[in-house]
Amino acid sequence: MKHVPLTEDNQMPKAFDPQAVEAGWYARWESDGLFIADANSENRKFTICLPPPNITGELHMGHALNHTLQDIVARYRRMAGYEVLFLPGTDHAAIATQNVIEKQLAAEGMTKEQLGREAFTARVDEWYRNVGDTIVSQDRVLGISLDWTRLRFTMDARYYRSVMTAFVEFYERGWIYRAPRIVNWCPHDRSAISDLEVEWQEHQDTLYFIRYRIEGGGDVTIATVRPETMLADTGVAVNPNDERYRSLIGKTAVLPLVGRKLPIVGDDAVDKDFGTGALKVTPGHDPMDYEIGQRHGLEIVNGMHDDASMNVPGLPYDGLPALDARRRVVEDLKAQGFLVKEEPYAHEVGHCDRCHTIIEPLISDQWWLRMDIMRDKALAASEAGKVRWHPERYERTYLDWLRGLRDWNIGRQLWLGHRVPVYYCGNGHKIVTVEAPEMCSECGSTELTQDPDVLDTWFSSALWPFATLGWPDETEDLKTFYPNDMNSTAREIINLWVSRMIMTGLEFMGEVPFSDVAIHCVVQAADGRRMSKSLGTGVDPRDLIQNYGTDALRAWVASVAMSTQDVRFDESRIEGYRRFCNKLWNATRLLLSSPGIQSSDRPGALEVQEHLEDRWILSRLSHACGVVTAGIEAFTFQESINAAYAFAWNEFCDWYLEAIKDRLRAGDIVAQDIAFSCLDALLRFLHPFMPFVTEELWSRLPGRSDYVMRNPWPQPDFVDPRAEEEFGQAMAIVEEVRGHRQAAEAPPRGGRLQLDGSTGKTVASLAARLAHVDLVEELDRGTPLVTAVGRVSFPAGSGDSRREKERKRLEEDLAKLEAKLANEEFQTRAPAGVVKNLEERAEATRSALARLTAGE
RNA sequence: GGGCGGCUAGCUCAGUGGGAGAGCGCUUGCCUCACACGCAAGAGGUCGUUGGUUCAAACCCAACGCCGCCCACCA
Repeated sequence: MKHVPLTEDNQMPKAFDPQAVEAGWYARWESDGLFIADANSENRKFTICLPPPNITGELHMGHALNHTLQDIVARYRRMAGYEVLFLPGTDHAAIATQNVIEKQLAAEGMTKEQLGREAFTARVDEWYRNVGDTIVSQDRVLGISLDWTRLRFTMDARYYRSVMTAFVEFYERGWIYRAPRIVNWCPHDRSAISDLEVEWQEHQDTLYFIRYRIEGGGDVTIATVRPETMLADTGVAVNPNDERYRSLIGKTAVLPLVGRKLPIVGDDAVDKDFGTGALKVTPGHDPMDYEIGQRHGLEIVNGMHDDASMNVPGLPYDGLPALDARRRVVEDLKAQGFLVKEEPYAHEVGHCDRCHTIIEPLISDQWWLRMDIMRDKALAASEAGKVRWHPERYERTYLDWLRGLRDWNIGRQLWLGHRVPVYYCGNGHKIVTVEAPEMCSECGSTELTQDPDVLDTWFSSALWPFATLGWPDETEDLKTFYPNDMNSTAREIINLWVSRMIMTGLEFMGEVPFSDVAIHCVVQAADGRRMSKSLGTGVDPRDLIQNYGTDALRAWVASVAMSTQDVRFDESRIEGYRRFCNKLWNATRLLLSSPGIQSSDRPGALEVQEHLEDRWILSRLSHACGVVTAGIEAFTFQESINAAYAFAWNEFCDWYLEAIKDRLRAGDIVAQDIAFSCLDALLRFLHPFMPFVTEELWSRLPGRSDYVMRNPWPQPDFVDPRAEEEFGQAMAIVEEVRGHRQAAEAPPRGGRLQLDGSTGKTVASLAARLAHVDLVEELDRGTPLVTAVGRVSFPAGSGDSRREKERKRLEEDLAKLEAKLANEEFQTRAPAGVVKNLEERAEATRSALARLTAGE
């Protein structure tokens, strides 16, 4: 395939323009099928299933970060010879989407109840079609190399069937059951939500102390922040070890305002030191009370409707919203002399993480999934080292949660989501099947109604690593690409999502769904606040791409994503990476402008390494490439991008290209080829981080066809410690001469440098050339050097203001070194290598000082 | 209440036992035929506090102080 750079002429513009460079590449990669995975490939496989964003969402910084990380790994693996499947998809986001549709309906003066469930579902489907893949399409702008032929949606027919299958399989194992329990009830969504979907916020409330009379004389005072729930009290509990109350156990209290008789029970769960030490027991509205009630056989009263209004027929509070009822109850208690006192009280109150409504714990019949067996398998898998976490410490977060895991409330009382596949016939039979049944399997009745509940969104997400590949069918994809290799997420969904994928993967596929989990950091606003749309603190990645280019954004992401702490957004660092793109652009431009370059890429030229700088840069290239590779493999992307940046800018551009400029102009084939070889490798190992600019520049190199992303990962292995040592000497001398030149206010070029035999001829002449001075045999007057034995002088300029300062620095260094060397314990206990190193440094400092002084 | 992470240059962050680093910002000099989105030379830090371990601590340990996150059925 003949490859043509995007801009046809080879006259490269002087400055890098991200918009122009990024414009066409993605479409070409995609249309040439570069991201399509071949299940029949002979290569080793590498799979990532992109965490599905909510279909209603907009691309934000978190996506940019997470998707970029995965793309870095995917592109790297492709170049390293793997058959990579990087699968995209979206999540139906039940509660979020339902809220959106309900708002639309409200704007039209309608409710979903008026519309009816079927019409509502149709409306949702239409919405999904309209929103379609806009969210994931934005990944194209980010350059994410996803296999779009395998795009999945959690509400697709195929995926739906996977979810139903999972439910039925769990059901048939006897792990799914229906039972009344206290659940987190969202009165706005009128649905239960799981513990993990509850958001806790501190509230300043009031703690009310209320006196309950005891039959046969006396009374007991309890404390509560939710006095309205007392209307559903069915008992009073005290700690059996509490001297104050022990004698009350077995007696009966009388509920104020209601008159209900409340057995007084003893239970260890009661904290003697909280409030009064006596607890009102409301099994219908508090998880702990529910358990106490179960232990003592207390009655359960449900005192609330599903919209959080009171359900207390016959009482004046019936139908009131909870907070209104609270006020009335408190007033009445006060009026009747039952309210002992009120205290300000700060505590955590649960809110729905989707709509932020205050959660009401209440008793409800729900679908539950038994977790103990899956939990134990997951724990065993971790013990066997099947899943590696990056950074490692998150494994503990996960394991701690897992160990305390309880059954999962998988039912939701929404209209949107995967419908529970349970059908009831008119004769009281229950049918649980993947496909909707025609008739009752037991009595043949065709009057069937489906259970109204839908499943928790995370139930379907839990199946992502294999349901996307076709499970339960044994598809080619499933056989080839399961297990996945990597999962990358923010830490906030480790328990919601990652843990559940691991459990279902082990259960249904018999293997953990991925071997590595990368947990990336969170980008905060520049002032340290959370980035959020509602706070107005969000930064739109698309604006950054507009201003600095995708490559700059991605390089920055790589430099911060795996940071141990959350990072504050810092635009100047992104700008820095745009300048880096520009640097690469211009380095390429320099090489392409050297004479005779179009016939370059002659095999063999690389074998000639007579020049010190050539050997040096090739050695440094091998080093840099090794660091970049190791960084990606270890999920420490910052090490990769830092090494690539430093090599490209500080070594290749600042030193090597400067050193070979004359040779380039003279058409030196060796210099050209070594420079091209370095640039070629550099563009390749930068490609996963900065795909657009590297593809563009690489396409302009002579003799390069096809795409850089389809070329092999570079593995240079030229290591030459002696060249690195010698070139290092030259660098030190050049920097010192430049320093003297500036201090002497001498012109930028000219002057004479004399070096004695201790500096090799190659090093001496290279240093002189780069420092723009003439190398001479003899030099009587001039500034003595510190980095080598020799002197430098300049044609014009005033004295040497640096000397005193330099002397002071050297003297201080020497004093420190000598003090340490004089320490006997150091001499005897420190490793020999450390002592030797210090001795050498001391000697070098002494001779530098001597040279400085001798010159006076 | 339990756990985790952070505190390093003016700002944002790397570094994790033996010579304090980067980007941006700042100072000075340069439009040197790749790049002023640049080149060169600099200034700037008792590495949160206090103890301990060690010949040696930014780095290991302990306590404390702030900042942030996760988990938790004390009304």
